[in-house]
Amino acid sequence: MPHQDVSVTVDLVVLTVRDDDLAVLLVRRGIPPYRGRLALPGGFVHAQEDLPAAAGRELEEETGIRGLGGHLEQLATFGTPGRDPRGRVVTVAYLALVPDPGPLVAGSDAASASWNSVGELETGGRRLAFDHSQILTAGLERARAKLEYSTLATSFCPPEFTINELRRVYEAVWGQPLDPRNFHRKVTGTPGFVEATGTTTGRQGGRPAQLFRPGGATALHPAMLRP
Amino acid sequence: MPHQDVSVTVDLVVLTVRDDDLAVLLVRRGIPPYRGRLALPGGFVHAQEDLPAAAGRELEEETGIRGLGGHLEQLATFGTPGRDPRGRVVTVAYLALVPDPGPLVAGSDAASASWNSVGELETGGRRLAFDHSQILTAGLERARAKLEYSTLATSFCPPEFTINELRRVYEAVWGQPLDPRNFHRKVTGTPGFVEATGTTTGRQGGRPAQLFRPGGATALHPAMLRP
DNA sequence: TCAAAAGTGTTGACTCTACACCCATGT
DNA sequence: ACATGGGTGTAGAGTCAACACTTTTGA
Repeated sequence: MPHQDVSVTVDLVVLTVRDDDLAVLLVRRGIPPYRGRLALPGGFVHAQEDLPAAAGRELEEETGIRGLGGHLEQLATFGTPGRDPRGRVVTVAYLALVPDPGPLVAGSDAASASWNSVGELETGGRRLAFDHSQILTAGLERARAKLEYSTLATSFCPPEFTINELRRVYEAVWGQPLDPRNFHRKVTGTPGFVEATGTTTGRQGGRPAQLFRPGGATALHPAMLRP
Repeated sequence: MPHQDVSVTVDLVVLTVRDDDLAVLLVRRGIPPYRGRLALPGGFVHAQEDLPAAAGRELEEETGIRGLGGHLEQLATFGTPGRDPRGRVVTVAYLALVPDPGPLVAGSDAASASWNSVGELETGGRRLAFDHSQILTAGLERARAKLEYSTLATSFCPPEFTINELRRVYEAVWGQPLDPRNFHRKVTGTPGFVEATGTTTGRQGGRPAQLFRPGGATALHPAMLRP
């Protein structure tokens, strides 16, 4: 047979919005190769484990969160020979969009995991370990595109949220301001995007905002247009 | 290490439009498992071979065509344990959109390759070998979605084509008729979608149509809307 | 002259943008 | 009262669907 066995890993692009800023979860490598460099979290797929299960397991190990309004989807597969100096390693990258989980659990693997501003990474031109910069770029592109034609932005929000919080998600991911008035009309006018809870939040010195849950719809027709 | 070595293959969803009908390239399996069943073409990734290179090689082996206006992109990766009864096999599926290449070369691997109407497969509920029905469904979804917001429909056409041929591509992929007048305006009015060659074709008993080449644009803004 | 296919004009419905404006609460 | 943020009304530009209409060829 003209082939050889290879190792298969999953790598995760975990995105969240913290303080109106898009952030990605990165780990600092403690062992060679690329020792001391930042990398995407990930690991080997177990013997009898499905790919989505492996991605979910890694996500839980790194962040402690488990499906609480978050979203996980396959991104792309990278297998260029030489991408890992230790041998032929094919990695299936997954994209996760999660609400801000607060302080990260100081678990075994997650000891070195931290949130990093995507804006700073992109302007600073910082190189990640392996081909992880390329994977991160693919994840950001996918996330930015999907907010246009899906309701996935709610995956970044806690179970209940205001329209303003949802708008700040869009602004953080796209790096562009949106008109609050038109955004409100677009979201509330799209059937199934969000669902009113009936309660309000009287936080700061302003009119209390209605609280919403994610609705049943997943696609957005017509799309939310980028400015 | 909590992992095992696995085999990696590429499988191809090769689509074309023949006689105003969307068709997919399938091979009839000559050996077990699934002997005699229809399957997607594909094969093992070679030792020092990149994934896109493996997909391109398989495409050439099966169809004889080589990048002549066609398009090849990664689709998704499937690795559920047990999807191949011979062992743990992870497959990276690729999607190819190609012009009708005429009769298939009677090459070694391609001896049993043939074009199959997608419409008949979908209505007939015919099951392919392995999880290839699922992969085919993913490829069709991707192709149908991409025609909306990209200029990829030209990948189905020969180097020079008329607006009518391009419209028939859309109609075959979507399975829906489109208004010829509005389609013409949309295509010729989008900068970079198509580029006039200056020549015309005087085939049948009608006014000769202008011939076009693909233009430089890849994205479509605003999108071509499905009826 | 007629059929067939290519291409243009026009109208009403819808959507988006931009911004003026009103509503509800804390201090 | 007034600042602060939540939410609604409205006019102009652009796009799309639908269809009447003109143009250019072969038989």
